[in-house]
Amino acid sequence: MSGSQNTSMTIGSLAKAAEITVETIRYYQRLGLMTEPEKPLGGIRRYDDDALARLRFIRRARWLGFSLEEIGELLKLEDGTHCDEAKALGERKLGNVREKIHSLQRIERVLDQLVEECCTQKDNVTCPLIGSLHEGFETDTQ
Amino acid sequence: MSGSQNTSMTIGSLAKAAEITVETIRYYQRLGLMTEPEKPLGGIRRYDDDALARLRFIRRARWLGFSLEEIGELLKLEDGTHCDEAKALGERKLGNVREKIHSLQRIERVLDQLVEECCTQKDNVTCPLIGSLHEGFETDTQ
DNA sequence: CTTGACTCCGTAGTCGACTACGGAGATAAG
DNA sequence: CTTATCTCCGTAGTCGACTACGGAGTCAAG
Repeated sequence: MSGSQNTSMTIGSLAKAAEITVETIRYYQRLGLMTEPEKPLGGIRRYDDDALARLRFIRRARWLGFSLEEIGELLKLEDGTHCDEAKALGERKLGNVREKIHSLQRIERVLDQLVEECCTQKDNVTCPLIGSLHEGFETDTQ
Repeated sequence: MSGSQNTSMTIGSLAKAAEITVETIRYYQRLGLMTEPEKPLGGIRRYDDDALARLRFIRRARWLGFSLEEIGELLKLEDGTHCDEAKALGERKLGNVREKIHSLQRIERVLDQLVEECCTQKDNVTCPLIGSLHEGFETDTQ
């Protein structure tokens, strides 16, 4: 058992910790990305660090351009459902992630070069930024 | 001179080439991400390969989680406006891009490991996917 | 035991990024 | 010359992801 049910929080402090709003958490719950913990009979729900970690993951993944639906798939992986299915999904996502990394690395190289050469411009009028991304890319819509 | 004004296209074929719709191109034009070429007096506008490259760049950057506004900034860089200002912007964006790369690499490592170990699970119930992204991240809202 | 801050829950509104629609003009094929 | 297929341009609608609101219940401090 490696669970961490410590530091019980209300939804308000959870939101503060994750730097999002209460409403957003509820929204994720409605979508099934977060589970609502049991309510102690006419009381107030309590959240643990796992919930916080999950929220942070969601935010970061969103920032990286994953949709909530895709994030749901990633999280399903985490939650260890059916194994072979998870594995296939994981492989697809992995390809997806690697593609993103490569694209970003291409942008990085060019951006770096651009900053480097910036005021040293000789006569190359067109910067290579756009040119850096000519390959087609995955869609992974599902 | 390194311009490439070849293969003149209508907006329709441009859209097809970029695998988006005509409406989307017009939308980008409205936002100033693409310039509308001159209309030859009651005629039809024509687009070149640069426009296509620009569109592909926009799509890929969107896929990587950049907003259209951010992409506009990236493109301003490309278009070589005021140099020192562009340099500062470039540096900010570069930091941004590197952050994304690192986040993705963390996801990559964990996803890879996950796929690897998948059906070989011993007793580690919680996968490390979420745990892999505990650091805070940049917002770069501007 | 009151008061103020918070939770709960449902519904409605906003914002960014498209996507659809429609009527008038252009152009290309037959 | 007709007809089908665009283009042009403006306005309106949709969708994903939040964000706001409001009234009733809960809890903790004083």
